[in-house]
Amino acid sequence: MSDAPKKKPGTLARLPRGFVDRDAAEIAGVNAMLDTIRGVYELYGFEAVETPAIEFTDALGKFLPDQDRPNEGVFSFQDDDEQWLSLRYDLTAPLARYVAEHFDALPKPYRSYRAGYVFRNEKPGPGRFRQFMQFDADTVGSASPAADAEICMMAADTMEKLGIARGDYVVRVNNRKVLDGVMEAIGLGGSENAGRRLTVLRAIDKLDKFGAGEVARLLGPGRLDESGDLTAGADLSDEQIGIVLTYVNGGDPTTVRFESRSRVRERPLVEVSTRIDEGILFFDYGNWDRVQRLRRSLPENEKFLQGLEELEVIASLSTGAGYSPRQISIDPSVVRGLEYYTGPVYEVELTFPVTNEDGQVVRFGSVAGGGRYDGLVARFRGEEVPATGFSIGVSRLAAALKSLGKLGAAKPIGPVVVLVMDRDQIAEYQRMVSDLRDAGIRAEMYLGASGMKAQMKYADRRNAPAVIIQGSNEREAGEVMIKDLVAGAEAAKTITDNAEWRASRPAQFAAKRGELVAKIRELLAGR
RNA sequence: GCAGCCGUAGCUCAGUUGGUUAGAGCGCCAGAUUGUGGCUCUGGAGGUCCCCCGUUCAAUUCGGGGCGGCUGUACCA
Repeated sequence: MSDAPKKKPGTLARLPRGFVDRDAAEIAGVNAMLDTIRGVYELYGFEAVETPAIEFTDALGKFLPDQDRPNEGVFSFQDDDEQWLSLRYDLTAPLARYVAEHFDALPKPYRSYRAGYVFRNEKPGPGRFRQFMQFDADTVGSASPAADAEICMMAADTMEKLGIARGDYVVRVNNRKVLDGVMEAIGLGGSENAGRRLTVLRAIDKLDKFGAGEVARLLGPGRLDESGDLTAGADLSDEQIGIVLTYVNGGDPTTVRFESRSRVRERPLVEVSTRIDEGILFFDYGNWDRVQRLRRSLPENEKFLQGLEELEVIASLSTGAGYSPRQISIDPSVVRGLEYYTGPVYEVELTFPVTNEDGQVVRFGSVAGGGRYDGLVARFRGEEVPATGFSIGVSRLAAALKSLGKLGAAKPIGPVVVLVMDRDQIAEYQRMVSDLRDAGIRAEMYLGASGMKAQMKYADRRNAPAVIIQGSNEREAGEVMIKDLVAGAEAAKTITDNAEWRASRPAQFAAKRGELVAKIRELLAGR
């Protein structure tokens, strides 16, 4: 005997966490955004390229050390020949594979861009998903800092083309060689110190979040978080901490301030000026001055100076091209991607405050970033191939644009809906739909057997600009009734009385059947 | 990964000191209105009270475990 029938089917309609569906409005908004970005990149001479979502795991370089299993953060599976395949987790590693595979056929330097979904198998959070879109641009085959400068300028142009005002974003630039020089200066050079170096870099990276005081703890004994957990520190001496903090402060030991940088940044950036604030003298330098200042802080360190030379090139090129330090800013506290970057690194940060649903003021922070990775292609070819590139987090940026009102959150205009008044006339209704479609007008016949009221509600919900009504009265007169839903909604706002509402027929008019297309076109043109 | 909070209708949430039939608002469907979107009124549909185990005569309620969500922290190619 079977059990009583279950009320619900066994399969739950649900999505794994970290994945989202996208509706028509969001797709339209993001597509417009992608078009804008693409336009800027094309203008800079970058060309499109696309690679698949799946690669051999070893091509992505993500096997766990000393194991034959892929990194757990990567979605991986075995092909029927038992080779490991993975979903790409960024667009850079696949590009390196592409360039290595087609090296001889590509022009050098090779400028390319592409957009696509990437996948990360890790805990999602607000604004963090397991599938999300990136938009990358890379220049392969040029070791010149000019290539890095070009990408920084392109990043700035992109933000402004997307409607983000100057001053609401900043492209912050640093150089891994400079950071490496600082590590050497505090005695953390050499491979035996790789672990502590990482701790120090991570601490510097937290400057944004915690401020210099907490960073000092992370550089020293460690830091207690809210729950009382201790985050282990780098165990540096006070002297070493002083060197690091002086460095991230731009090389000026007299204005080291142990406070949250988000507060500091609220002060307007002024080019080469001084000001007195809370009794302390502040300097802010143009990019070139910042580099000179830094240069004096560790004058003996070769790697440090070499990195600064590259930053100086970027500073003078961007200044020469008319970009101010408000747009492209040399900033010694930028760390970024701890693994494969070898030279200039940069990130785009949004600086305007946003009030979230809970009424809290938050910042979007970094929405794009990148840097030079001269070693990535070498994994495939043996020889080093210089490359630099950067990546926009499309979903994050889209959320930011939405809060600025720069991303069309409006529901897309729906099709003209032809109501079905008499079931035996659907051939004629279908004919009207075809006429409209032939004229390039989105249109559909109502599908279903509901009453007229339900059909109107449907049209309303579809955001239809108009409905077409033909009952027996209109048919006998050889006419159709065209109702302008947008104008009708407008007119209805003044009607409060039910009888009046029912009696009135706002914003609708009769037209000869033969003039249907022309009248609809006219109506739509008025939008 | 670690810590804290949370899980009742499509949504936002009440409620049950463990006891017949678990509620509201919004939303949805229908009618009032031969063929007109809103408002109003009336009616209707919709729930394994997250899952499993335990305690109990009895668990949506108490305990344990799991799963899921949120927040902080860690990590982030």
